[in-house]
Amino acid sequence: MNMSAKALDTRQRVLDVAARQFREHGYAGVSLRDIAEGAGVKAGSLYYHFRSKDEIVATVLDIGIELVQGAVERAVAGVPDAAPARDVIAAAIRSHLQTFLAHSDYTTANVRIFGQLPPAVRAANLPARRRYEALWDSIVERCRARGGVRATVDTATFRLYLLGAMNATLEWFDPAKGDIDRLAERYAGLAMDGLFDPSES
Amino acid sequence: MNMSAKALDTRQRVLDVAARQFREHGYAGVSLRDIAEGAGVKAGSLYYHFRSKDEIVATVLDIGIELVQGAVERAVAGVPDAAPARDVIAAAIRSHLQTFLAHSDYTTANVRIFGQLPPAVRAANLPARRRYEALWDSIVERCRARGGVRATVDTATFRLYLLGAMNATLEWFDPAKGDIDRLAERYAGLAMDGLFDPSES
DNA sequence: GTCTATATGGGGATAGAC
DNA sequence: GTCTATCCCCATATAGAC
Repeated sequence: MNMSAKALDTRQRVLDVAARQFREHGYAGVSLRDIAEGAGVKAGSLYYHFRSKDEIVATVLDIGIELVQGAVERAVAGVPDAAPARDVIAAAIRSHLQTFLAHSDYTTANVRIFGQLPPAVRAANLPARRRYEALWDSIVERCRARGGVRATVDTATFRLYLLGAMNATLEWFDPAKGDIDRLAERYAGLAMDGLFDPSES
Repeated sequence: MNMSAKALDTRQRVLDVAARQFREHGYAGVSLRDIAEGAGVKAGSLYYHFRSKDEIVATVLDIGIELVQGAVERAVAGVPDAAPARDVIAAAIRSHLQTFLAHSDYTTANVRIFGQLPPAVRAANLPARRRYEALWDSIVERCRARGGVRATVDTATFRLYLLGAMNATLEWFDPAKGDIDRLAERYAGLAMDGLFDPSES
């Protein structure tokens, strides 16, 4: 990889601008001319760094999912083996929300525009999605092994339910105004214990 | 309203096709020529029924949210006053999921593409969104008044959490393959009681 | 109500200079 | 590495015939 610092800088700027614009206007709503202008280059120059518009969005998708995957993996690995199951799920939720919202331009691509992309782009990113789903399934199963998980809860259903709730935060939560740790605490409480107090209802 | 049956038929076909295509390709990814072809007319003819592409997508947004609003309102109104709070929230969840997934082309516009639309279109649909949020807040408060809701649960946070989880089902749930009542039962269980068994952890 | 024809502007991608 | 220039195609919207 003999890329110069200049090329890396431009490439990163292009990706940052593309991620933000895809989030705001959708994939088809952003032109390569728009991205180039935001990155301070001309449209033709993009083809030195990427082969096509599809390759740009595919890279954005990959970055978003890999950032969150790595953070959540490290977070759950850091929970002591002797800790209760509640600590595992709480750490995973906090880590997902923190990383997901810290890089929301990139992660939004996975949530909001994935379903609108050309089939070839979606197919290229499926393995990364499957890995992240498998990570969450392993987290839930780890909790189940430690005891306390309700027997009627299906692992895949819970994973889809919780990730749906967490990923929707990008539509309304503003990290500049709200406290992510407080958000994570509340979401963990709802995920683990639900709306009702078991002793009263 | 002296619209002929012919005009109404075409208008409805245009909206159905537009909703489906917006879902699949995003707002900017669908041309009026695409919509016209799907509806069996020529592009110029769309302007007899709608003033612009923006007016088409605004109509799709409104239809989606009004369908769900009406269904959930009727569902919670049908729960007896003497019934426990659990029955209220379960009825609301079942009704939201049933209607939301039954008209998923229309409701997807509200979830997936709202954030990518021109500001004027978003602004026009904000009142309907606020009404639906208020409906859910009133449902949660109604449960709280009947007792059993955990004191630490914030109404707006729970509403955002639950609607996020439910609305994400359109990304994976296929009504042709899955049982919506079973899905609603599982989601209601997770929303009301969470992942853990309170007696064991 | 729907058509054809057209005005006007923007799209992804490529070639080759520097 | 980045530029300019360009190929070829498609976009929304309008005007006026039928």
